[in-house]
Parts: sequence; C-alpha cells; structure tokens
Amino acid sequence: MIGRKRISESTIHRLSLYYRALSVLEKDSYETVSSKELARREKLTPAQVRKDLSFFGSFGTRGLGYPVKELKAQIAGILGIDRAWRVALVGIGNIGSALVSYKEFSRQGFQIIKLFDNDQRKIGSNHKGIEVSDARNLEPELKEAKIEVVIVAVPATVAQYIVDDIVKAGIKAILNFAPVNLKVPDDVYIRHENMSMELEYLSFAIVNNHTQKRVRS
Amino acid sequence: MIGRKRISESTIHRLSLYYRALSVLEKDSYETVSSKELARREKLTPAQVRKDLSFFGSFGTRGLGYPVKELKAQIAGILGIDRAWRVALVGIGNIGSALVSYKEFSRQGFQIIKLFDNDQRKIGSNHKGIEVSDARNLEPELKEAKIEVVIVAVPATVAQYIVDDIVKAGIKAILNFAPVNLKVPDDVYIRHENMSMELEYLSFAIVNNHTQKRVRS
DNA sequence: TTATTCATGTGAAGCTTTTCACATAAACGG
DNA sequence: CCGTTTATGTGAAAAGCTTCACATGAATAA
Repeated sequence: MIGRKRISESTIHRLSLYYRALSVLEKDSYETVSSKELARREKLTPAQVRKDLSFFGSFGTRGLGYPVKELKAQIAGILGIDRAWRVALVGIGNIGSALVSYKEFSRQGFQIIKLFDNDQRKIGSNHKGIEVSDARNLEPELKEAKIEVVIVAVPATVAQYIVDDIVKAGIKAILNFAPVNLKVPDDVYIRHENMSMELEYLSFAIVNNHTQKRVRS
Repeated sequence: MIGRKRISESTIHRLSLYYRALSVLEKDSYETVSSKELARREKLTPAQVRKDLSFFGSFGTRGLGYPVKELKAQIAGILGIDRAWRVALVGIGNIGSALVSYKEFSRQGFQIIKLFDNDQRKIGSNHKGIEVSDARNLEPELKEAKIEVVIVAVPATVAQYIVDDIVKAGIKAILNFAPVNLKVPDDVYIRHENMSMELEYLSFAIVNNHTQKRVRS
C-alpha cells in the first residue's frame, strides 16, 4: 500500500471487478489491457480505473496499458486474496448450505473448513466432507481450528447471540447474511450481505421510473 | 415522490434499512421513533435519516418523531414493496435452490412463481410446489406468466445468453447472481449480487488494517 | 532517428453526498 | 397557559468521490 489516505469502499469493490475482468482476460491469453478496455468490461470510466489503481502504485506502461497477469497478481495482493483464508460458516439452512458449495469463495482463497448449526438433526451430518458441529461449542472450536473469518447465515432472531460468541472467540472478520444490524466491538470488521436490498432497488426503480446512472462511452 | 431530483442509490438502500428497523419497532409496539433512534439501530447519523426521508416528504412531528406504522407504510410505497411482484428464477443450482425458499423475498412481496433450468434432470422436478421449466422456453413462458422481475442464478458462462432471452421476453428488471457483467439495453434495470465482494472487502480490511468508517454517537 | 500515436498517472475542477447547525414547531410538565 | 424540552426539516458548509484534461513517456512505423 502506498499512501496513508483512506481508500474508499467503492474503490475496493471496483478492485474486485478489475480482478474478475483480469481473470477472464488472462484466460483469453491477453498480455496487456488498457484502462479503456477494462472500463468497458465493467461499465466504468477509464479515468476511474486509472485513478483507482493509482492509489496503490503505477502498474501500467504508457502507450501500452497494464500487463494482465501482473496486474491481476498485484490486485490479489492488495485485496489479500493471494493466500488462503480459514473460514467457518454458522447456520446450515437454505443459504448456508448453498454457500458451502459456492465455488466462487474457494476460487478466491476463502476455504470453508468448519460448519456449525444448533439444530440437533443437522449436527453431525456431512456437507461437502465437513461435519457440522454444535453451535454451542462455537468459541472453543473456532479457536481450535484457527478460523480467521466467519460467515453468519442464521435467522435474524439469533444472529446477535451467535455474533457475540464469534467475537468472544477473537474473530476479527464477519460476513453476515442475516437481515439485521449487529453490534460488534470497534476492532471487529463486519460486512452485511442483504439480498433483498437489490430487489428493493429494482422495485423502486420500476415504480419511480428511476433514471439509470448514465454510462459513458 | 416529491421532487424531480435524482435520488441516490445510497438513499434507496438506506430506505431498505429503515424499513427493516421499522418492522422491528412495529413488532415491539413502538408508536413513534426519532431519527436518532432509527440512526442508532442502523449505524447511521440522525441527520442522514432526516435528509433521506425529506426527499420524499415530511413524515415526522417535531418534538415527537416519526409514527412507526405510518412511516413504514410510506417507505413501502416509495420502494414499491406495498404490492406483490411476479418473479421468476433461472438456475436451480446451489444458490438458486436457496433463493426459492428465501423467506425474506416473499416477506417483501417478491413472489417466485416460475423456475427454470437447462438441466434435463432438474426440469420437471418440484421445488416448494413449483415445477422447474425448460430454460429453452424462457421467452414464451415469462410472457405467459406475466413475470415482472427475473433472478438469474446460472453459471457465469451462460449468464449472458439467459439474459438475452429474458430481455427478449420484455422483462425490465433483472437481479443477477452470476459473477460477470452483463449487457442489457438502456431501458432494462439490472442489479448485481456479488457475494464474494464483501468477503474480499473483509480480506482487504484485515490485510491493510483498514480504518473502519467512523461511527458517530 | 524522428514523428506520430497511444495510453498512463495525476493535479485540479466539478459534482455528489454527508454533516452541520439552526429556525421552527409540537409536546409536556407544572 | 407558559416555559422548557425535544426533535424535525432544511439551507449551507464540509467532505468525499468522479471526471477532466494534459503533461509525460513508451511503443511503433517509416
């Protein structure tokens, strides 16, 4: 990382998009790519792409563009996905079960290696080779397994209790799928995945004939 | 809707949060709520709450706050979730199957009434009382069933073909779970649900000791 | 070698969003 | 009924983010 200035959330999210586009470009054997092309592929502006990347360094060559493979590796490094993350998942319901098999996670280095639920019928059962543990043992087992990130996919009503236990286990990063806001200490990162939100946005857009954000050439 | 000014995406997303908080408050029999309390519950600022709401009208009473039930109904109206939406889901894989049973959708009026897949083994099978149709008949069946919103949960490699068919069927709102950018005409709303993105953000935050956005009292 | 083209990197301008701060007004207690 | 408290609604200021525009420099062709 270059400066000490705060990098915006939007920039980080766009890095994910660049990474994705670069993966495709790499597979298609492109050697280099311009900010213009990268922007076109993710519906952004070339200036935006260059500015985002410039926060972290100078990765391109004037007149030529960015080296695909190298830039992809750089972004992986910035995002911290150039390594494996030890992930646990709590809540083996609809969403939880789907996430265990979600290829995109493992592809980015997020390895789900522990599963938890509080339903006796699920405890002990096997999902993708992982045995479901009792959520009552969350704290010791998270520590024992040296988990770094926990995904919460439990009902909203119990999410806060689960998160409290996760925090007690010393976990500093939580991804929450429960549609509820959760209290965590300042030194714990928590992010929320709210799947209804985007549907609601669509609904709003239709009902209000909302102008789409202009996409520039 | 009051003015003609463009409402920001963030404001709409926060309306979803207010709606969620108001649902809880209503269940807990609160009559009124202040911007301060609403802000506290969703980790925002009181000024932000008031400003967001002020784009759409004056819903509060000075000295008292907002009437919970009424404000909830107003927001539902603004978001367009005070009605039922006819939704189809394409791709009955891990994620797709989970979404069929995802309570939060139906709770907000998004009724999944058609399912599609291109896998012969899945076509004809039954999920939550809905029979899976052949994705080859997407266009006529979407029209026939008067579908308004389509959720795409197919592999990235085929997402563009599926979306092309959806557009041909005259659908104007698409929610995409495939981790790929998709081309649609200007008059079609498309939103993306990228579940790795938030994990990548967590990863970035940990690796870079990223300062959390300050939360004000 | 030199001219031309291409495309990055980046200050500065422009635009959007958030926060501030206060006028305004309703509620409530005495 | 009046003073005090509470809390909205909103212009204006501040902060943050995106786009512009151009200097810079690499590549390429002749």
